[in-house]
Amino acid sequence: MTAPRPRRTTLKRVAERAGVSLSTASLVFSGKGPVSEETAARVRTAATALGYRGPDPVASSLRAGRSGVVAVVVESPLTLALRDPYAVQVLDGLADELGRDGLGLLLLAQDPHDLDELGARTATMAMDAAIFPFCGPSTNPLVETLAGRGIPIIGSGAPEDTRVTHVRVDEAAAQGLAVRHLLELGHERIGHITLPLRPHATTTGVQAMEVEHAAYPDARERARGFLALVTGPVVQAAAADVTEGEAAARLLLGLPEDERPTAIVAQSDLLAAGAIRAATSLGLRVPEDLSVTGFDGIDVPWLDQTLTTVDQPGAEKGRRMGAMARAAIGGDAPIATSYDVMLRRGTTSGPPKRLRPRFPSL
Amino acid sequence: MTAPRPRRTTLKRVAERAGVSLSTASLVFSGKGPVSEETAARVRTAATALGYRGPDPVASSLRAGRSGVVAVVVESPLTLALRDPYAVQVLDGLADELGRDGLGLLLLAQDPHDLDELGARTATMAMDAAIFPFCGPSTNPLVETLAGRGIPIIGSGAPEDTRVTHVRVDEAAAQGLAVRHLLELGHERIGHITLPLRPHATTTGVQAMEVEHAAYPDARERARGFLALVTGPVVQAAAADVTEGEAAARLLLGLPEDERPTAIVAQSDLLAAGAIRAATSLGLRVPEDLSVTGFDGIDVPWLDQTLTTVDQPGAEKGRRMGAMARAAIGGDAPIATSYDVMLRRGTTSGPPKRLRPRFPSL
DNA sequence: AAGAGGTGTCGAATCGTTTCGAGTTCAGTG
DNA sequence: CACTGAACTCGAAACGATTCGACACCTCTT
Repeated sequence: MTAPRPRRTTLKRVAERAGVSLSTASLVFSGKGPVSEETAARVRTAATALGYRGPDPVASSLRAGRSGVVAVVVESPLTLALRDPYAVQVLDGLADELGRDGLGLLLLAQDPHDLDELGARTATMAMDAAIFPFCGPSTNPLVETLAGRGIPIIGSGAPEDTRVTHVRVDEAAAQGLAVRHLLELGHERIGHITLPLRPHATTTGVQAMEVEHAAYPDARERARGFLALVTGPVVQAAAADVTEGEAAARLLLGLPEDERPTAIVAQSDLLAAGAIRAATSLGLRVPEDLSVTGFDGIDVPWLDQTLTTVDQPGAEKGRRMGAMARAAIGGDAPIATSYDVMLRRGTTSGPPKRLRPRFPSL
Repeated sequence: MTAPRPRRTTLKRVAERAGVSLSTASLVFSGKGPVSEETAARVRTAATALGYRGPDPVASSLRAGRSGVVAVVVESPLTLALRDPYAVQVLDGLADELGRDGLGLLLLAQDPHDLDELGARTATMAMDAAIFPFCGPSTNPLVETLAGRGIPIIGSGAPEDTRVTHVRVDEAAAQGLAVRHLLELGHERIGHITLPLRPHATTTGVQAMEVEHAAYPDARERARGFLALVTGPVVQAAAADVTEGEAAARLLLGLPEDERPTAIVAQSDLLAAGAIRAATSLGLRVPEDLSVTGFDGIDVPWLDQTLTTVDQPGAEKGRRMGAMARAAIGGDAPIATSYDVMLRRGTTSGPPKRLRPRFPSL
């Protein structure tokens, strides 16, 4: 496209100057093979004299057949995806694990409005493996491109494709933990706030049907886990943030009093935090008037409560995917694994207050 | 290190199968040079038959002398740096701008405890340019490594090095905007909460001396801007988050009543949000009892107020740095630019309430 | 003194493209 | 009919490294 940069000093020039062969010079820098200390010193002197900074990574990669880069695909604008501290945790674990092996993390943000744009770029970008670490849509055209290039693909549930090796959590069962906890506390009317079920979602009530046809498998599975245990109103949030969580909760809390849930199960901590805000602004106390559970186990420092939540260690999940990518690059056939999560009780859940007891006392 | 992947189908094989020369086949895929439609079709058929997915990016890069990758250095763990929505905004703008040109974004997280570890990796990683988009320390050993390899470096204030081309904001003047605004409202006792001035900072009061010797230039400049206009207590926050902002504000608000500031100028919106929390929990109303200003102009959806803040469009800044990297790769000598920011008034600043008027009325 | 074994060095092949300059073909012109 | 271009195709030379096998030399054994 543009003017190539002035050619760097090459190993060949260094070798010439040191009066040794190219292969010997290479041996000095790679540290493999035997080289006499004297020769090595001569080569190093020549290198510094010429300003040679070590072998060109691209040439090494070509020869080695590996680029040392792992692509991490974020299926939405970064401002959206990384607004959630949980996503950042995963990314952090990923970066750490990949870095440990000298692998680079190529961040690819996919514009949901123009999925193919990234496809074109992906086709011409060097990478040894690709990871879809976040809750994305169940199908993604990128998988085709990547798999076609023979690049191993790691995911965490999405995309749902046989060519993707997953680090999976049983999302339905995990969400069930929260529901069961509330049932045990005695709640009978429980509402549910889901993550977006599809691109361009709006904050609105949804039916079981729509859950089944959701484009995002994580949201779908969690909602299934909820619906498997209780029949209750389900509201979809337009995004995984506080604002939409608050809006969604308002819909649930706006129901007639005898239908209004005494507990809300949210699919993410940020949504739960929004629900608590909604409750507070409606004059409801948490957990006395409303119990709220989250999902992820992030730190919400501005919340005066500790969320009851399904704790999912994000950094660990990221590390796990990083390790799988590493293994896949090493030539091992990657193996799907799964993952256990736990309910962590906080201060936002408690027994329901029966305003009008069903069986009035004397 | 590990077993090389099975060699992919090469252009040569495709050319052979199509019965054309290697160079012609290359022309078909690159779209340059004239190729008859018939030949092109034959090549494409051969390609699909062999499962050829286009030229190997690494080989292309070697030939072109450019890797198409721009490194973005984050000088702290991602969980820390990306906790701030402002950083995410910058990253988003950066990703967008780089993507526009088909450039990849290589995310490098630098462990502050082991600066050199990343140095070693950086030396062997293919990249055409490097960006330090965040408020980092004023010196960084990475600059030496990168500059030595002839890689153009873009920054936003830090590291302070002649080899780094900056997109600069006059931080001192920008912070001054907030201070002046409060002075105009009539405040006389104004406190300041700074971002960390050095690695491993603790939340504690600091003297002007320590400001001058700060390791982080952004924090230093803003504090200078503050101190140039008023003499007031300065507290350093250990991190740019709500919790530390709250702790820092507590220190300021714990001063004896006649020294206690009637306004707090925070160096970031998250810190300001923390300060508001501190005020609220101490029974102070904002802005009646305490005015608070932030810095960045992020969205804080859980705050019931709109922050008065120094608005710094993050995405735009990111885009700007991306464009500079692009230009530098194109061979243009990058030019440092600077940047104007504006004060945005919100609901968190107002005139001070004089508890004990200095000149009591009759 | 011949053979074995270890060190150190080197030439050449290879990784998979892109591109330059040269060559071929063929239609159109004078 | 010879001549000029344009349209197409091709061979060969990069790009900058790594690595394999061969070779030379030296030091021990027996």
